[in-house]
Amino acid sequence: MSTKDRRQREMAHREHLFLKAAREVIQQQGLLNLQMSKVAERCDYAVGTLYQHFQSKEDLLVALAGDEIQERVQAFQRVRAWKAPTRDRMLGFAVADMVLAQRFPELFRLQQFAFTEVIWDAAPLSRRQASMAAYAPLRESCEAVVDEAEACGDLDLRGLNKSQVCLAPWSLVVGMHAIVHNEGVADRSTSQEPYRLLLRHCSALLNGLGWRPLCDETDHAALDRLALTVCEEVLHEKWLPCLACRC
Amino acid sequence: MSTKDRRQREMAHREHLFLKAAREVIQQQGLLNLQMSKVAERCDYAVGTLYQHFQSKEDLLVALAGDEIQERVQAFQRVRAWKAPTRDRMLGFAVADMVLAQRFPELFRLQQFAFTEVIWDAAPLSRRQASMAAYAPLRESCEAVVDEAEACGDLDLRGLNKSQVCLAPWSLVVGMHAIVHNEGVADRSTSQEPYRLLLRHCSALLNGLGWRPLCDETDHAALDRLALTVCEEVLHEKWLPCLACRC
DNA sequence: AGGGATTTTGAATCAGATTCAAAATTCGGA
DNA sequence: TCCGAATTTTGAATCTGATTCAAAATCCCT
Repeated sequence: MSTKDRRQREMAHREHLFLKAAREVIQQQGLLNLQMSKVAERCDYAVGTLYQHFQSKEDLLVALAGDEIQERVQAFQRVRAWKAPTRDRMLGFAVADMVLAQRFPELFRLQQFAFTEVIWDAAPLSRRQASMAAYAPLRESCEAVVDEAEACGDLDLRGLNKSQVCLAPWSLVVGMHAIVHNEGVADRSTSQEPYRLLLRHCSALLNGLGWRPLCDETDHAALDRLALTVCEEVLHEKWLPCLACRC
Repeated sequence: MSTKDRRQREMAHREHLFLKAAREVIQQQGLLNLQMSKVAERCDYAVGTLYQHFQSKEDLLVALAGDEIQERVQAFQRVRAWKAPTRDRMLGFAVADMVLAQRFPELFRLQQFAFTEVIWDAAPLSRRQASMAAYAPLRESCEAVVDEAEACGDLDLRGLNKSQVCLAPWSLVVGMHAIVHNEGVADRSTSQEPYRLLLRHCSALLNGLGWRPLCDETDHAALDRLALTVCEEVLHEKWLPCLACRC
């Protein structure tokens, strides 16, 4: 039945509209000022229609977090497919993450918020599952590189599974984001260049995990070169000089 | 003027009352159901009185996060003063963190929430500063151990300052919390024992940072022994068998 | 074109945070 | 001890913004 199909398509299209509008409101006015009525109005729909798509504000937030992931998924897939040593690619994930965090800081904070118990638990199960599913490819990309690394002898898993290995750099990245975004926890004077530092620590961690070739993580120049390469050649993003600092 | 003093004291006392009540509401009914009126009622005060202490709900939340830190500060100070190699103490911080996270999971989530842009930015500056200040001793404890490690030759800073070094394990811990608390990001089957894994990764990270004596991070028995020791002898906490799993 | 089904609308409702004028209490002095 | 000014407490009223739902509009099929 083609009528139904069209409806379906229109529905999907409008859902996109709403998500885009919500994103815009957040970017322009901050997460703090996101209101359901603003989102609806911006699309020239009534609030009620918005509620046809999202059961609640929390639902919308979680949907947004899941949707926003897609860009990251693509970036991660590029890194995964990059012709480079497994170790560089693993670091590349961190670079990708930080580049995107830099480009869409508001949306990055949104994520932090959406994963908060208060929001997450208030969203309907189906939505949570959908958002979780949207995350899966990220993990897959990471795990694929771990697999390769093991296969080509760059890495011994030493009793862990690939997923557990991934958790290490992943935690480091997530933690660093959380800390940096709350400017102050690590005081400003302390780490002027948190992301450069993150890369260095990641490198140290990979050394600790025995990921060959072991590198000198104090070689800033090499890390900067890697970041630049990933950014421009793999992600095709403009290099943000800011990446090195916190401006 | 002693009248004023008394007032001051009463004020402080009541602030504690309110904070305690808020904590209880959160533990019993979840962060989701925290309402200003409930907190006031539980203390037999009118809402207006509560608002004499906290400008807004966000203010209360941030205050709570700052207050809740104290327990952690004490734990960290114990670990810092523990007679053990610097490396063990650094891992000890992670153990302390996870023990407390296990004991007060609700309050741990509160923290995550309070540091969210939406909440944090809505709290008055003075409160944010106070909460930040409450965190400072945590950092100091960590940094003190780094200092000692450097002094006794366990660690070369290799161009970093102590604060930057601390950021590495700290990020790992924060990130792991964030991931584990959102059960699902790392799928359940993947890491049955996230905290044991965390400790192993921390150990690997310290190896990567060149923190002597370098250890075999795959030696589970040793890590478990360390965790148990920190828990019982340093923190005087009962050992929670659950710590090793995710029940 | 007609009329039942579906969708959209937005004013009304509801929840809960926040305010503030009135009531209560405290305080210092007579 | 009593009085009136100053301070504090109170909680009903207000306000904000999410959510609902009955009516209006639109769609779809015959």
